[in-house]
Amino acid sequence: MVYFLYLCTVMLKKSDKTTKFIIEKAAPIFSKKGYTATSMADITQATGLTKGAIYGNFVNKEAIAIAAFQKNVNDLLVRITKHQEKGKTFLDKLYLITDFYRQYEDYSRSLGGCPILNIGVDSSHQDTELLSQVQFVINKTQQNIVRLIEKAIEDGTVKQETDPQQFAKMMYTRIQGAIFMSQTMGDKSYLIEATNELDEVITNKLKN
Amino acid sequence: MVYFLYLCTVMLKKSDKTTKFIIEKAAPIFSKKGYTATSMADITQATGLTKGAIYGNFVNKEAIAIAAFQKNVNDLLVRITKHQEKGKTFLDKLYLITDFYRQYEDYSRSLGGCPILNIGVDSSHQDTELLSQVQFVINKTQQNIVRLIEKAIEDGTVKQETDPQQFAKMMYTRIQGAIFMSQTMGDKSYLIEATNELDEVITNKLKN
DNA sequence: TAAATAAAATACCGTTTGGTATATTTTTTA
DNA sequence: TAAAAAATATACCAAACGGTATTTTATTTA
Repeated sequence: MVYFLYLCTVMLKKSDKTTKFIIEKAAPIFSKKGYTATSMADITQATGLTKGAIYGNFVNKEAIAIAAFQKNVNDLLVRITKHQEKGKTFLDKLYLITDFYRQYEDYSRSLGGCPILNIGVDSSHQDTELLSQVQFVINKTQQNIVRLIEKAIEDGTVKQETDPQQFAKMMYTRIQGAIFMSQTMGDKSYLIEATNELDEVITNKLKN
Repeated sequence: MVYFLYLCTVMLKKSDKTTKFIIEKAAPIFSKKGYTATSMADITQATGLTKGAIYGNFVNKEAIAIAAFQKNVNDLLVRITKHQEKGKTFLDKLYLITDFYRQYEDYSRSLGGCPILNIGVDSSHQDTELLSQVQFVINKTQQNIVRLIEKAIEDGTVKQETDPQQFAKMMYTRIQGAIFMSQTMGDKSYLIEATNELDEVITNKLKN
């Protein structure tokens, strides 16, 4: 009975913990090296577990890669959402999105680089399950920006003639460009300058 | 003597032709799949040659990857340069850069995707020779934009208060972002809209 | 055309790959 | 605590990996 309660509060069976542990260790490796370049030996080494343990928790390598990507993306979305909660108005929340990416270089390092960028490029020529996952997340993130702008138009803080779809597309494209440049050049300034420029655009073009 | 002349005009020994042939066939594969995920079997299959022939022309796999990247990048730079030659003024040439990338999605497909983006992301966590090559090309391309703006300031077609370095950085970052989005989403509109927006920025913020 | 040379094909090397069947250990249930 | 069940470790598989030594085939020179 006590043990039952323990299970309930922690919400995890023993094997679920191992599964979670494997995902956490594998996620940055897949993100860094890409799917094919990541070997099962990389994962056994990183976890300290054997193949037996890993294949007892996942049917194959692809299943680990998908779970790892979803974990990375989920962490990312939770973090962006929480960061936005600091703002009161919809316009505040919009500024907080650019603010989140201002320090993204440091955060994404812990994920093994930006998962959207890395897995996106890695899978863009392979038509796997991973590619559709990346595309889904991109669309979702963009749509969040769209809704934010739409509501800011409604309450009058953003100009009515704004095209929310077009602006969101532009904003997300610029952010991903800066992420690529920062990561590849090893130079945070790309992200810092891009987010500063986006703030200016919001202030000068969007704001009422 | 006749044969000597033949060699002189074509400028290629027999083996050089094979080398070039291997590079041409291997380049899009490396760009698509990344370095590790590309196997020697992929290359023998694509060329119809055997390992013996390939290792007779290259010391190892990495040498092929580097040659392939340089070939892709060289083609790219030649093409951008030629496209710019259509313009008379420096400002014209600046517009022609964005114009080049307007149709870049179609062209880059023949390279196996954008080599800067693909090899950049693929090598950004590995510190190989390839990474420094990517960084060099990025810097060079950006510096070309800088020089163009500087000269346009000199002849009075661009505003004097412009920061050429900052503008070039912004321009290249936005273009690479659009390339990533177009490639990953399989949607040209990201590149088309981004280049249109950049043209507007040049016209409204840069132009005198 | 015969000998010399260069290029490409063949056959093989040890290692690593993703994955599995089985044995062993740990954990849970009764 | 003993039996049942679940989780992990071990040992192994065929296939694919990058790379090489050697043989065969083209090409060039004399």
